[in-house]
Amino acid sequence: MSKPRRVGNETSATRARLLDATEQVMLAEGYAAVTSRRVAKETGVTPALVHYYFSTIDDLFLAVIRRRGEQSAKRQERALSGPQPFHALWELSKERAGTGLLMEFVALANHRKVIAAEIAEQAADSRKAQLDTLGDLIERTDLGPDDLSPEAILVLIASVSRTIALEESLGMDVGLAQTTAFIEGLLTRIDGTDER
Amino acid sequence: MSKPRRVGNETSATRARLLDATEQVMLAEGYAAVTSRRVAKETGVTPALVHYYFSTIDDLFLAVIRRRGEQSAKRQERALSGPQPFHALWELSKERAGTGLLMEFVALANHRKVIAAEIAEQAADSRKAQLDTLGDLIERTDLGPDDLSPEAILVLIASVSRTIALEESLGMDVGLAQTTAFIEGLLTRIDGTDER
DNA sequence: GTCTATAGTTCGATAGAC
DNA sequence: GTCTATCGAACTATAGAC
Repeated sequence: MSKPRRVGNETSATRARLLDATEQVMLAEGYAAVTSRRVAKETGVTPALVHYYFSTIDDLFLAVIRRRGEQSAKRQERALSGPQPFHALWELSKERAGTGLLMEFVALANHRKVIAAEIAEQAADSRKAQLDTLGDLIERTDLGPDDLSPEAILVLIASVSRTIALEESLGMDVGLAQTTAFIEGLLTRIDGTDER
Repeated sequence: MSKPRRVGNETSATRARLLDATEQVMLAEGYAAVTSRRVAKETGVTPALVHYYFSTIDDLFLAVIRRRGEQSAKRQERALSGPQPFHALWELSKERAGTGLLMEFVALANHRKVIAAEIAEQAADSRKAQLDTLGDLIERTDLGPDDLSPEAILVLIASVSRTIALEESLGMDVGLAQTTAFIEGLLTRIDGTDER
């Protein structure tokens, strides 16, 4: 309704460098360290240029989230279409959680509604895609006496991958190897050891 | 080595009110909103008084974490000594994760070493206590064909409780009920339905 | 597309009065 | 124990020159 006049092009190389710098600062020092001055300094430009591409800091965060979401969706699509989709999803989930960016965005989402909405939409879309592609595969597998629905397995993969990333980053290790073994056992029962 | 002269007493009622206000602000607007001015305003005192009790903002955060850690340890001890320790631990874990404070501290820990150290120590102590009290109980239960060690079960409880809290706060719901059913099925096989 | 300059805020932390 | 007053620094966002 009242966005100022000029806004930088979406395909600009400088814009991409600003997003890179934002991710880097967020990883190293947390979202609170992301300021127009700081991002400008990392990129080698002036603060005013940051505001030229992103009117507000929230716009900058949203752009980072959207870019990563697109990349992540493509990678997941590739993972799910391979010969061992569950193992691939597990590796991808651990990697996604491992960067630490996810936790920063979650914390950000706690008090910025636009960001919470964007993250929730991405996460829901991602799980929907997993379910569409993998749901049948799970139902065809005998998982023993457990109440393990396809949905539950996907939630377990997401949960445990995040916990492992978190606890490892804190230097904890009690139970992580055993939990990994349990999850990978499940995955192998569904994917098979080396089918296809 | 160079901390200024005067520091407020640990038993002060005002000090406790400052900690309360800090938690409240952190929950409502995130850790970045915690400033000496803001906490002072919520408490009805001046910013200088905040610095009288806590020389730096990090000291303030640490005090909040320590206070909650002590409360949490006591509650866990009580939960683990009851008739259905696993169900009690599960409920406690969901509640701990549900407040959102945990995620704020985790994000804070990403770039403040003293805070990361405090959180890691608390989490490790907590899991150690769980393992000491509950380890034997799990080993005496037949959990079927799964590679479910005592450690893994505790990690699953921690993981899933956090995920449920997170995803519910984002408005997601795919798979949460099914995953809860799976976890509670495990707990019941260990605790029994209504023993003792 | 990128810059200089700047107005208007807000913050951490301290000194010192009461 | 609590306050007033303050220094120095950092931040967002905009206007406007180049």
